[in-house]
Amino acid sequence: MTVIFSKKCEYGLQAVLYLSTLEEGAMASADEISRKLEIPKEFVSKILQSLTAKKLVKSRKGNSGGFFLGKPASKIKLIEIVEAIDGLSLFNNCVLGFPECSPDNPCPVHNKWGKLRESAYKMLTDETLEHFKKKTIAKINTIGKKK
Amino acid sequence: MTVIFSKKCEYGLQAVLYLSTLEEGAMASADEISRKLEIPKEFVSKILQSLTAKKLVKSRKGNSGGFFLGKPASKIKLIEIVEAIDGLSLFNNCVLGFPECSPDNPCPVHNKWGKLRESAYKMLTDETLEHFKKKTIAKINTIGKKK
DNA sequence: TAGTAATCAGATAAATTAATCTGATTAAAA
DNA sequence: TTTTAATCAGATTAATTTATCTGATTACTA
Repeated sequence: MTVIFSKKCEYGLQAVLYLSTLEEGAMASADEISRKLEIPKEFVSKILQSLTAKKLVKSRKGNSGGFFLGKPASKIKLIEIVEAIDGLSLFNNCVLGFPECSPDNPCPVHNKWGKLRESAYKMLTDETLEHFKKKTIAKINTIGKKK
Repeated sequence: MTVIFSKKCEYGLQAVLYLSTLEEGAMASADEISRKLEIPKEFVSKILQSLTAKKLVKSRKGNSGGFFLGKPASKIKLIEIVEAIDGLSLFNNCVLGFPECSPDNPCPVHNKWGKLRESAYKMLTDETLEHFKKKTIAKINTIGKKK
C-alpha cells in the first residue's frame, strides 16, 4: 500500500474540516460526524478525544454534548492536525527509506523530493480551515449521494 | 505514522537501485544486499522474489547464485518498482481520504495536491536507474559508516 | 559424487494500525 | 429526580504490515 496520511489522520482531518463548517457556538456529536462522513463512530470519537487533549478540539459531555473547534477556524491550519496525529516524519525522513538522508549525503532523488516536500508542507501550512470552508461544505454534501 | 511508500516498497527500491550499480553480468545474493543496505535478509529476499515474478528482476539458484536486473538499468524506471509493490493508488486516491475525489467533486485541497502528485509521478517516471547510478553508489557507500 | 551456498515457497510470528466493545461519568431535559 | 444521550477511558478484537523460520530445490565446486 501507498499512503500519505494514516487512516487516523485522514479521519481526523475530515472530522476537523467538518467541525469548521458548523456555525458559531454549534457542536456535533461523534454519531453525527460518523454518519455525515461515513466513517466508524467509535474511531472518530477516539481520534477527536486525542485532539481534545491537544486543545485543537473541545468537547462537552452529557446529553446534547459533542465536539467543536478549540479555536476559531480562521486560526487552525491543516498541518496542526497532521502534526498532532501522524507527526511530521513525512517531512523529515528520506522518501526511499535510506538512513540519514541530507544535502551532503543525499539519496538519488533527494533534491527533487525536497522540492515536493516543501510544496506539500506549504499546502498544509498556508491556509486556514476558514479558507477551505466553502469547498469543505460542497464536498461533504456529496458524500453518500450517488452522482 | 506518515508514509509515502511501504517498507516493502522502500526496501524494494533500495535493492533494485543496488542491483543497478553492479557491473554487467554480475549478481548479488540476498545476503550481500542485506548487509550492504542494512535491511533484513529474508525480507529483501521475499521482495526480490516478488519482483522476479514480474520480470523486473531475475535470479539464479544454487551456489554463487543471486539476483540481478531483468533488463538493462537504462530501461528501468522507479515507477515500475513502485507499481509492482505498492501499486499506484497514491496517484489515484484522495489525499484526505474522501471518497471519489475528482475535478468535478473535489476535496478542499484537490487542485494543489493534484499538482504535487503530478510532480511526484514525474520524479519516478522521468529518469532511469542508469541515470541515478552515480548518486546511488555514493549513497550506498555511506551506509554503515559514521560520518 | 558429496558438500555447500544460494534461491524459492510456504508457514508462522511479531508489531503496528484500525476498529469495536464495555462501562463509567456527565449534563440536559422530561 | 429519573431518564436519556452524549463524552470519556480503557480493554479487547480484527486486520494489515513487517519480519522470521523451516525445509525443499538447485547448481557450482572440490
